[in-house]
Amino acid sequence: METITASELLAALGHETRLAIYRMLVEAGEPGLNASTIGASLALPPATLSFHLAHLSRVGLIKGRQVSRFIFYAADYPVMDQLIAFLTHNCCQGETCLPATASTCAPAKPKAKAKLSAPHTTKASL
Amino acid sequence: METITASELLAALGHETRLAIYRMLVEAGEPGLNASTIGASLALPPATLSFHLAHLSRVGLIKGRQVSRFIFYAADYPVMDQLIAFLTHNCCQGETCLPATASTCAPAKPKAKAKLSAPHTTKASL
DNA sequence: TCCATAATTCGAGTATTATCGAACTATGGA
DNA sequence: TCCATAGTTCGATAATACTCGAATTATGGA
Repeated sequence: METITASELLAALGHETRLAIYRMLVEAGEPGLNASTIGASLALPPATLSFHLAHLSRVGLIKGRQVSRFIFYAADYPVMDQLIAFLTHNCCQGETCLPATASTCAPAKPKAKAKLSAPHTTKASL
Repeated sequence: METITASELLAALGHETRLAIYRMLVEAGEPGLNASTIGASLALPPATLSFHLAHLSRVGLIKGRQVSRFIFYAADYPVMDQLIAFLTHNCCQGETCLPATASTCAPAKPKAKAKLSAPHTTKASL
């Protein structure tokens, strides 16, 4: 039944490449992106890409669906939602600081072209 | 100058033990806890504890201050705040879903005894 | 049927992390 | 001064994780 722990989710995102993949998928929204599109965009060898996609899938952060020869991966927003809820929990003596609502607005269908926002910098100096 | 990346923060929390330490400190609030209190609570050998505390410190998630013989570690809330802002960013075509306000309520001085809320389960099945 | 493409799996090599006993460095009290 | 305590650092070992070429498994089009 594979219960996933918070630290497993964090560890999955705690890798430059996987975080970049995840963020691409979050931006891509519901339709997602197929593997080689991601691979081309991040310049990853297929085997390496597959390894990371499998990791993200295993912990449930992304889901893949096959469409003919392609596999489209998309972020599973509620999982991130729960993770954020977990992180914000207990910081105020057990009361949640932030409403956990990421999933309600997440799939956000790309209405227009939408200026392609910030690049996938996972290196932002924060 | 050491710029810390989001994936480094996530990786730091992506370890069962470090996440448990961090959550203890988040709950402990501003005064923090000294090393051996944490070590006793999590049954960690001193060397192992030091290793993880150093890791969390290096990425800025916690800060230590020496008080006589003791070193009190405390969570640095704004860093988590920024991390959460980063995670919630871009999920709605560049607009932030959640207000990044964790730090405003974070240090939350333990008013009364406060029922000691949930244990440090980082294994919550999410 | 045959070939090209999409993607995964295998396997081997490399690199990074984690663990923890033992030695070491303060600091404070007797 | 001497000892106990709080913590860190060192160093060696063990365990995981990452990378990626090559082989493998679909799938669809010619």
